[in-house]
Amino acid sequence: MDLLADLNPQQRIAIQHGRGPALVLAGAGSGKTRVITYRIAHLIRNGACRPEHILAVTFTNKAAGEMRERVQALMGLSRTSEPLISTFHSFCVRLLRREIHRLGYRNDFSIYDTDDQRRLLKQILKDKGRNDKELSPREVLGRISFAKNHNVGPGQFAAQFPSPSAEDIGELYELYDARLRRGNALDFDDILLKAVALLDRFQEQRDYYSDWYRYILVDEYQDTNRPQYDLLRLLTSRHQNLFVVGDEDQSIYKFRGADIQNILRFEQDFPGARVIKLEQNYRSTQNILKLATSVVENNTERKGKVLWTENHAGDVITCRRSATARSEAAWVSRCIRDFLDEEPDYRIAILYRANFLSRNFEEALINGSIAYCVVGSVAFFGRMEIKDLLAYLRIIFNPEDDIALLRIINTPPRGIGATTIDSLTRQALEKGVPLLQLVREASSDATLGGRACNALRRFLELIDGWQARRDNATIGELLGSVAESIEYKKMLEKDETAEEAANRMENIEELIRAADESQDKGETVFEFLDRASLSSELDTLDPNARVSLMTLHSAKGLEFDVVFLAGLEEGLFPHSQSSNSAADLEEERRLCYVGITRARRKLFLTWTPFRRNFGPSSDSASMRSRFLDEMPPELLDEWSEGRDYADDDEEDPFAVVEDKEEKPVWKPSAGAAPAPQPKSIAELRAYLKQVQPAAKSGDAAHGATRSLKSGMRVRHAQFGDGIILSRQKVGNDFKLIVTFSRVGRKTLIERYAKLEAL
DNA sequence: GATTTACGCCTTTTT
DNA sequence: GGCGTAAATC
Repeated sequence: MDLLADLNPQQRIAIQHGRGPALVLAGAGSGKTRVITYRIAHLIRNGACRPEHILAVTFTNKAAGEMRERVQALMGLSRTSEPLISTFHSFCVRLLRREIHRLGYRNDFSIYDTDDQRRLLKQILKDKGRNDKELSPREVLGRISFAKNHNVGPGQFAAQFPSPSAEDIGELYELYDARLRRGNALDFDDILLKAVALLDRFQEQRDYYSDWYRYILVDEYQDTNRPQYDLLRLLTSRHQNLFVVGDEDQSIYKFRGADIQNILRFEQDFPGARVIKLEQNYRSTQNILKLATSVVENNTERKGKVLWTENHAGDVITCRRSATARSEAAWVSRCIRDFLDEEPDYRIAILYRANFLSRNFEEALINGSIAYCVVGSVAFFGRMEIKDLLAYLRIIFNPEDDIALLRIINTPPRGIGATTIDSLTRQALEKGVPLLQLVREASSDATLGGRACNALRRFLELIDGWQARRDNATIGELLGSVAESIEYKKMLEKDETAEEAANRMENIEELIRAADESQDKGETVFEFLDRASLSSELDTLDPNARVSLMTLHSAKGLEFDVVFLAGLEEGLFPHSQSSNSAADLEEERRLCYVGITRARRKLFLTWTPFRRNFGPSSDSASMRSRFLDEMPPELLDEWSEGRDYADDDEEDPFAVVEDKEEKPVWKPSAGAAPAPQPKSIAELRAYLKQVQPAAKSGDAAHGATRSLKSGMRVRHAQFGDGIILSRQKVGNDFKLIVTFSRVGRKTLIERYAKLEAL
C-alpha cells in the first residue's frame, strides 16, 4: 500500500517530515488523525526507527484506541513490536509504576479519582473543625487542581494566586498533598506532575526514556497544559523529534489548565520548527464550513487558517426557535425519526453545552421509540457497586489507602458507626499511621465498646484473609470472594428495587470477568486498577449507535452526518459562568465552532426562550445566543415554532404555544410492561433498557455481532469471505484474527469491522 | 447505630 | 426537580 497516494500535498509534507520539531495546524475535518497515523506507519516503513521507539500521545482512551487501530490496519499485524500509543495519563502511570520509588512513593500507589479527592478533602476540613459552607470541597479542589496545573505548590499558592481565601486554601492544599502522600496515592494531576518531577530530577531516567522514545507525536496539542508541556520538553530534550498536531480554534479545555499559548508559541519554544497548515476540509458541506468560520473569526487569539472544501454547498442551516424546551426536544425527535426513515445509515448527534440538557431529549426519543446512546452518563467504572468492590481491592493491595478503607469500612453496614470511625481517624492522624493499622490496634485493645470492637475484629479478619490470599488467588476470585463474604447482594436488595439490584450484580459479574481477562493477558492488579481509574465517560461511546447524545466537549474529534446543536441561549451557551472575560467568551466560541464542524451534511440549530430551570417558574425568558447573531443571515433558514414542521396555525410567533403532541404522556411501546412514570433520569434509563435492549450503550448494543466465535465464517465489505481464527477481548472491544480467502490474514476490531456471519 | 426526613445546592467541561 | 448530605428520630 502506498501511504502517500491518497494524501494532499500538505499532508504529504507533514508525513514525510524528518527529524526536528514540527507543528501541524490542522483545521476541523482536515485529516488530522490520518496525518499522525500515516506518519507513524511511514516512520516504521522507512526504517527511521523500530516501532517501539515511537510514542504517540492523545488525551482520551478512545482517541488512543482508534489511533492504535488505524496504525495496525496500515501496518498489518505481523510485527513483533508496536509503537506506544497512549494517553498522557496512562503513559505517566506506566512510567511511575516502574520509577516512582525514587520519589519516595511505593510503586503500588493508588490513584484517587474526583470522588476520592472529595472524600479526602472533606475529611481534612472535618479534622480542622471547619464546616464546608464558605469553602466547598469542590471549590477548594478546583483551586488546588488549577495550582497544580500551573506548577504552583502549596507554599507558593497564596503568593501566586492572591485572594481573600488564598491563605486558607494554601494551607488545605498542603494538608491535602501530605495526606495523599501518606496514603501512597496520587490524584489525576499528580500523575503528570510526578512523572515530570521524576524526569526532571533524575538525569539517568530522563536520558533513558528520551533515548528510548526517539519520535514523539502529540494529538490535540492545543489542549496541553503546563505539566504536559514540561513532560514533552523533558522527553525530547535530546533529539527534539516532536511532532504535534492541533487546532487553536478547537482549544476548549482552558478550565482544566490547558494553555492555548502552548500551540500559539510553539515556534518560539522549539526553534527551527517546521509549520504545516492543513486547510482542506474533507468532512462538511461548504455552508457548514462557512458558518463555522463566520463564528470563530470573531476570535482574536488565533493563528488564522482558511478552511476550504471541494464538497458541494449543501443545504442552508436550519435555525429553529421552539416554544419550550420540551417542544424543542419533541421537534428534534421527529426530525430524527424522518432521517432514520429516509437514511437508515445516517449517524446523528444531539449536542448540548451541559449534561443536564440530555433529559428532555431522552424523553422525547423514548416517546418516539428511537434508540439512542448517551455519552458520558454513568461510566462503568464510575458506578457505585464497581467503586465499592475496587475499593476492597485497593485496600487489599495498598493497606495505606485510607480513602479506600473509609469507603468500605461500613459498606455494607456492619456496625462500625460514625463515632468509631471518627475516633479511629483522629488517632491515625495524630500518630501519622495508616488507618488500617489503627483498626488493627483498636480491635485487639478493648478501649472501645465491646460491640464496635467485635465488628472491627470481624472486618479485620476479612481483610487479613484476602491479603493472605492475594498473591495466590486470581483478581477475579478475590473480587468474587469479596462480593460473597460481605453479602453485597443482600445490601443492594435491601435499599433498591429488584431490577436495580440485579443490574448492579450483573455489573459486578462483568467486573469479575474483566479482571479475569486482564489477568489472562498477563496484566498486574495495578494495570487493571489503573485502567479502571483512567477510563473515562467518553469510553461509553457506541460507534454503532445511530443517534448519540453528548456534550460539546465530548463531541470533539467525532463526526456525524446530521448534527442538532441545541440550547443556543444566552446564559447556557455561552454559559453564564464562562462569560466573564473576553478570553472565556472566545473559548465558548471555539466550543461552538467545534459543535458546528462535527456535521458532515446537515446542521440544525435550536433554541427556546422558555427552558425551565429548576425552582418555581424562574425569571424571564432567555435570549437567543449571541453566536446565532454572529452567523451570516443568508446561511440561516430561521423558523419559529407554530409556523413550521408541526404545521400549526400561523400566529404570533412569540406567543407561547403548547404543542399538542407534546403533553407529558408516557407512551410505552407496544407489548411492553405497563410503563412507570420515571422520576429520575436513572429510572428513565433503566426503563429504556427493558423496552429497547438494543438501544443500550455498551455490550448489549453489539447484540448483532456478539455471537461471533472463532471458527465462524464471516463476510467483510472489502475483504470478502473469511474464517475467524481467534476472538479476544481487548478493553471493551473484541480483537478478531480472520483469514480471508482473497486477502489473507487480517486483524480486525469487531466493533468497527461490521462483519456479517455466514 | 440505623433509618427517616429536610434542606440546600445544583448544571461546564478531557484524565 | 432531583440528588446528596445533614440533622432528627427510632
